[in-house]
Amino acid sequence: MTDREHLYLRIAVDLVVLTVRDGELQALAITRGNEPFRGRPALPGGFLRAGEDLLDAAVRELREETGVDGDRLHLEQLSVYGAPGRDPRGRVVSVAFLALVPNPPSPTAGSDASTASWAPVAELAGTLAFDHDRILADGVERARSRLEFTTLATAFCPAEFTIGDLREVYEVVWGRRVDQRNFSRKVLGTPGFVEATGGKRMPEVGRPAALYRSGPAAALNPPILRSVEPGLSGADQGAA
Amino acid sequence: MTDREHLYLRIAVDLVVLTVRDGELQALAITRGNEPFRGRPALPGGFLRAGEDLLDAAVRELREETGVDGDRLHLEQLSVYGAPGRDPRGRVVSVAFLALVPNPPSPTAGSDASTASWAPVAELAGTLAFDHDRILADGVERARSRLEFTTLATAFCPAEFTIGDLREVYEVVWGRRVDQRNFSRKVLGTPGFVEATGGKRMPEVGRPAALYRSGPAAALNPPILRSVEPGLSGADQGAA
DNA sequence: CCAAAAGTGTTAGGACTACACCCATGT
DNA sequence: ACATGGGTGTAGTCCTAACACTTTTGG
Repeated sequence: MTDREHLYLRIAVDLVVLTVRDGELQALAITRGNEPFRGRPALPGGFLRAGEDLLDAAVRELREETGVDGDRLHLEQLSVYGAPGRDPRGRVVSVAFLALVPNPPSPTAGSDASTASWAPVAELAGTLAFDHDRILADGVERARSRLEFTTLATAFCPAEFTIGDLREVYEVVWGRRVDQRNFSRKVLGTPGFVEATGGKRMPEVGRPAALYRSGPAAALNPPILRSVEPGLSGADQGAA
Repeated sequence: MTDREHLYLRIAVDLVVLTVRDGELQALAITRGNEPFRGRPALPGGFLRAGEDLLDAAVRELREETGVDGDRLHLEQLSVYGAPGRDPRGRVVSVAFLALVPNPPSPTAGSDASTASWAPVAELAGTLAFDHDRILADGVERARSRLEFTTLATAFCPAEFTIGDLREVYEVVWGRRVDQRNFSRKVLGTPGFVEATGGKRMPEVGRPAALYRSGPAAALNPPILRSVEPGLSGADQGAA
């Protein structure tokens, strides 16, 4: 308990930034320009600065390294990773954050020195530097769980979206088919999940879809459970 | 991004140690012997040491400061607290852990220099040093949530327990009445939640209760939801 | 009129709530 | 026998999965 036993170290803030693009769950990754793990993909992140709160550091890194910014963004603490050997440069404890952002937030826009780019989570898995594979997996699992119990799926959508857009988020994040008809009822029947804007979106062909914006409700009770694991049937042709 | 911007700081590990005693949810607290907050209650904890993993540090602190030890113990990471001004002595980032331990694990036994003692959560709330009120509240909420979705209620019980013991855990942690009859069915009908030991416990008067031990199942599907907020009715006299 | 996507109706089944009721044991 | 707590049966209700079907638009 004497002071010399105390360890001084650096805190890293690492980001799992998820979005739905091209029908896939994608994450932001940088390519490391320095050793260790030079040339390998890694999660965007950086070190905590003096006088800076953890969440502020996450917001700063998000803007600096990825150009993602603004209000339509969900950012939450994920977990802490502090195994002694996780960073070859020395003792670094990493606080991971999970960010959920709308579809085309800015593929790599904003910052120029940045090498951050979107890649499908399925491709990144197993390739990341440090213990970032584990962090990414934890972030994806957290996102999947959030969709069950909260209205956070709207964080993946732009300011105005259709029920179909929202359903696509569920299908992509969960990797499961979601019944369109039951989903409509569930979402529209949950007070405060979404609010109609009154507008409509005209598809190339087909009935126009009503537009909605995110509502004030945060928790989802009852939840939308993803229930059974595989579930890839979903064949159902309407008029016989 | 130059090295001098990097902040070196200390990591504290703080513990929310919960148990069910005397029909109340209680937590371990120490009385601070030094400034700041001298004489005030606080969560047990200490600083991370060189070469030590976060979980190992939590286990060590738990043993050193509280005498709690051994296998019948659940320990999980809770959250990180790193606001710049949270510790008057300087920048300290705290990683909080949640521990759930059986009823009389050792009120303050094991260590002698320790001042850790059990106190009802309701009494501690609002009195703790630093930002520990917040940490305690987060830990309690996590525990309540764990009881809904996992079999962790058994972590509050000794190696052998009755369904009634387990139900008491739910009632105390949630602060809600739980129907004894439906609870039995739910627990016994969930494969792997508990396993019968074959033994029985004889109460002073009344039918003996079968003894169980914790089973292999971890997740609870479907969950046991605490549903509505207040819910303090529960009047129900058996034979009319 | 046809294709395509949005949205509504309906039904069977699972799970929970709320209770009545039976069971096992010491006094 | 009786009090006391353990455990089972059962009906109503809510929610959901599954799927038929209607609506709304552009070609």
